[in-house]
Amino acid sequence: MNINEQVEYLMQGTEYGDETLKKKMADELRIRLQTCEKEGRVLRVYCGFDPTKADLHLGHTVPMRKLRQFQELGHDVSFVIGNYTSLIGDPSDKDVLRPQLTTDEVEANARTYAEQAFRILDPAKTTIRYNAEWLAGISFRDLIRLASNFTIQQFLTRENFKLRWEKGDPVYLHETFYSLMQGFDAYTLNADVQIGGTDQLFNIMTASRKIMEFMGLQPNIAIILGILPGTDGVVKMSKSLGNHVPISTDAADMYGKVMSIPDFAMGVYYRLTTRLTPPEIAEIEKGIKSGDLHPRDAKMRLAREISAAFYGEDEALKAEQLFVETFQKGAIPEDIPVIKIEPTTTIVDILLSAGLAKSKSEARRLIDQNGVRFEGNVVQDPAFAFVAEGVLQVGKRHFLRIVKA
RNA sequence: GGACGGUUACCCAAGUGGCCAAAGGGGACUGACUGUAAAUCAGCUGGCGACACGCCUUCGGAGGUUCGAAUCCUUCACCGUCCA
Repeated sequence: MNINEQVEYLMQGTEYGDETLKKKMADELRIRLQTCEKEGRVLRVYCGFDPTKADLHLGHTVPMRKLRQFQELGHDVSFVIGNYTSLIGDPSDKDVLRPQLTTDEVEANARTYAEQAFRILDPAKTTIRYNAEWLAGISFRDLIRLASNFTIQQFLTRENFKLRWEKGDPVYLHETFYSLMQGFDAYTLNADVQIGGTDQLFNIMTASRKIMEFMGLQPNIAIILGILPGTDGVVKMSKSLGNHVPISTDAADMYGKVMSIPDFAMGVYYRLTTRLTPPEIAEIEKGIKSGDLHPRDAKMRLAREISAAFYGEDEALKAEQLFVETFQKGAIPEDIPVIKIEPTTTIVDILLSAGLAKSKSEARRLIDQNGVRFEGNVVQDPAFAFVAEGVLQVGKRHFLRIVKA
């Protein structure tokens, strides 16, 4: 790729909420790439991750994907684990205070984080850093110096603080330190580029750039990525909203979850979670628009791309076959759990012991709602006992093979 | 330190002595429709049961008043706002 193509590729999926700013960053990036080329060095790129939770979803991997793109173009990538910053909890993405974590929690989460990140990043080309390394030793005097670059007003005009301020909710003093610490990260790493989500705009654009300049460095370029919506296609992906695609699952589940996103969300997903380049994505979008490409096929490609990134080509293809068989053809998948039961066991007990229902009441409810099928026929009697072996289906997606004990 | 407000089911939130297993919304789940969806419509969402109106557990914790408490009182815990 030439430099202009690189800029286009690297800026893909970014969201600055302001076209002028986006253009400014793209220009800076172009210039920095040119400078580096002249100097015969590569860009120093980093993204910080706060190990506040252990199980990641697709949304968390968006900045990792971007790091990967930089890696592919030969740049130097640092994966910074915010084991020190997460002791504070970044207030950026919330309108409420984040819980502070203990060192043990952070450490445990950090381990899983790195593990999951290496499904996307090339371990050989990634430097892992922990920001406690340089933040733990910072003195009060340093902190005052850093803090003197900011005004209370700057923080108060930030959307998330502003909202809380207006609602009369507390805004803690220590929450403002977060931005300073992040700026110090960027300074320590002497970063050319820093990646983050839209919630990081202030931390990267204002705090980090200010601090770097103050400390006599060239400010880093901000790559601000858009928010990945959840499987509903609208609201930010989050586990607590139940619209997430977990990373630690299996290819079939991931494939199925991606297929469940609404059509209109495909574009964002392609841009934020796949390795496809801008021209390739444009091609797909053109195809859908003109009717040459069925939206379903475009989504299947998306689901394949994503599950392959985490589980490999083979698993992704298997997941696709399974999906076609089960949902498009309505067949029973081959690889389904088997349960051995006594012939007199009732259906309610089976659902319960197989974990397909959390309680007997729930099992009965499923039966009431015609959600349970045995050998293709809807089961209506909750007292139905099995005299024959066969396949039990619950809802659309859960299957169980029943075998006599 | 003082004044006031809060703590309800997965989440938000109504309920201020019986008709409360607890309104409403969101989410999850099931059914119809479909391209697998989304949107839409319908159902459903504490547990148990001899399963249409029965029993048990739940409204921050513990005690109490009452025939009867999510609702009143005492106390403890936590959270918040304001004044100092």
